[in-house]
Amino acid sequence: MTNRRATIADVAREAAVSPSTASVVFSGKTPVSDATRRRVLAAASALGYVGPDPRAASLRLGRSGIVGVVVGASLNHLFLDPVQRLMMDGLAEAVAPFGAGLLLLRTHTDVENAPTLLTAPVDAAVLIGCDAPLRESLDAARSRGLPLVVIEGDAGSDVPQILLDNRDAQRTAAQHLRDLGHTDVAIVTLRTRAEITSGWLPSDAEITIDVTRERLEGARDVFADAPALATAGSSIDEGLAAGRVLFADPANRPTAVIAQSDLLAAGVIRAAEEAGLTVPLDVSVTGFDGIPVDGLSPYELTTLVQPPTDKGRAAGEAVAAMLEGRVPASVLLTCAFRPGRTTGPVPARR
Amino acid sequence: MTNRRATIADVAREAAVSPSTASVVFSGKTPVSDATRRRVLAAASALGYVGPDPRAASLRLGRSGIVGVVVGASLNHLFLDPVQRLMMDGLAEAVAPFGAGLLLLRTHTDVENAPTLLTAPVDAAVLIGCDAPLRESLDAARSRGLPLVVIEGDAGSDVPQILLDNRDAQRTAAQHLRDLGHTDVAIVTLRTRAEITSGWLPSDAEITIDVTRERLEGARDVFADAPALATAGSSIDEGLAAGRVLFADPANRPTAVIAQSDLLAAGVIRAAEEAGLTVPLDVSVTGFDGIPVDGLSPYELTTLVQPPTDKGRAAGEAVAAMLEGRVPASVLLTCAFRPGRTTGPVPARR
DNA sequence: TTGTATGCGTTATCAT
DNA sequence: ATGATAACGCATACAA
Repeated sequence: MTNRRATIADVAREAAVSPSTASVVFSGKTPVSDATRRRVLAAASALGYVGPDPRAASLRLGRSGIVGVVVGASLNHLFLDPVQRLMMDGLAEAVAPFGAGLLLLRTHTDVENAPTLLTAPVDAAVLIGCDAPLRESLDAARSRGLPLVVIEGDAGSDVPQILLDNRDAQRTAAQHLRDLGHTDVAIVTLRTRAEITSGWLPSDAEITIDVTRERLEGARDVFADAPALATAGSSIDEGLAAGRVLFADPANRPTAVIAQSDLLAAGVIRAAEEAGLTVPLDVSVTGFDGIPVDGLSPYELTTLVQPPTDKGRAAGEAVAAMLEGRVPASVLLTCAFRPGRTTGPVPARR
Repeated sequence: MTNRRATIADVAREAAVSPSTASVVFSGKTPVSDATRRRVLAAASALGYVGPDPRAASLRLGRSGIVGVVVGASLNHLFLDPVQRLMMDGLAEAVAPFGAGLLLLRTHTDVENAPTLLTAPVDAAVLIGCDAPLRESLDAARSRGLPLVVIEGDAGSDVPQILLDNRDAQRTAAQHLRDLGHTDVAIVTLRTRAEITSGWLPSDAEITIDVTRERLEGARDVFADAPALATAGSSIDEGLAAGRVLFADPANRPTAVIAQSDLLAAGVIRAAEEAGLTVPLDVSVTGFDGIPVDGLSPYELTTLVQPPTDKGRAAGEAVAAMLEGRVPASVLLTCAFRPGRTTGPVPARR
């Protein structure tokens, strides 16, 4: 027994055909007579050859079938958010028909030798979000000339973007609250910058994370002076913590809360319950995302429904387009306002 | 302007050195004089060469730095579970020092042409769980001679396994309930088979998912006849649905519930609240996993704490060992019982 | 329909 | 410390 794996040359020899013929049997790019095909396949299975070596094929074809997805924080953190999970599903689905899969890469890791866009055999890169640490990956992709797509972040005009009408959508929700008579409104925001900094937001706070800034602008378009409380990210527990702050002083609490995500809204609602408040009788709460929140039932959140899977799919299609040499389109996806049962009229004066 | 990307040969020519010398400047495998190194680097930057082409390097080295992770269902579904998220983080962390990253692959997808273990340039494969659909990936990995690790599933004695003492741990929790005097106990299980089938479990039900079967055995070691209600998977909402069933009849409800995951337990607790029951006064609930459940506070779950990150890390180390030609170890990780505030003595007779 | 020849971009070996 | 050369395994252009 040899311990070297069989190559297509071995198969060809065994089948008494040329390497190119054997190759064609596997790739199907050229017609092959049935007889030879059978011979080649028989030889292959005799030698335990299961198909071309992907590594050699990638070099030859100039394509590895791998799309690098650069995520900022830990997977645990990223995938806590259902929006991201669905987005990744859409992305995977859209590149799969091209034989491509997703390689997870992290921007910042203290591990020596960790794989990056510079060292991994990727055909294209997808960046999620676009705060400072991602900048590095952006440069890497550019210097290697990799097709690049950015999701909810601005990387310059040459990179296709997959955007959401965050500001318009959030304004719609705010307007809904105003229509219900609310004037005393608080905003609970997503993370505002790469570093974790939660707490009351100064009115001139610099917000480097686009989605947070845009949604805040939408809310402020209607409630210009609404106080905003920043969280460390989209989770129920962060929303709970924020809600506790908002409802701490019974004499001085908002009648409505605009949360920048459904998870945050779920936490705010929980905090309201804790404080003995009924939603929406005592306080109205709006979310953002419109995804099913595990554990939120029986509430039906008033929220903005975004299409996370479509977002991923759009990114995937942009990648696919670039891989085929077509010109990818930037996409602006829109959110739909979905009234639920967590908003209502302003309660009678306390 | 040429539109072909520069290769290391171009760099070598520009720097007036041999290709091998230029290569060594980037790999650092052999000493190079400072002067030539500088010349090469200068030439590289002049030509916009940012390092060896990973595709060519993979062929030459026989290593792509990619570990295929085969997940069964959608990413959304998989990553709903915090245990899986943390596990993946551990896995990524453990292979990163070897320059390796994780490529997500799905077992069953109806997409034509989707990447698989047979077509993707992976150095090794990690299978998560091991029900029927994974079998296929297992064969693929075997036929390509890929190093293979299975997490919480049995793939035969030649494959290193990363296991948890599910049965022992669950027995400990059950014993805890028995010690508190409970005899009327119900079990809420994880998914029992690849297909989704929830509902009361016949006593002779065939359970193909190992973790579910093992935990059930542990519970049955103490409460041999406890009724078991199967769910479609680990989520708060599934637990909520199960809890509603359990607590539907006030005259005939269990005094304790053994949930096979913390998420399920969280849902059961929510159902108890809904039914007007107080935990642990009216009903005790145990979980399994010991991870922070977003949205469960302020409860402190009585649960079994498993080390999900270690589990991933162990898998990653086994992979790394195999890549280096060392003999990987199977690992049996143990869970620790952590009493919380969701279990208590049997309530006075109703 | 089949075969021949070549190159994809590297890196390891060996000699200098 | 540096250079010449071969090989990694495959897929294609082109000839037959």
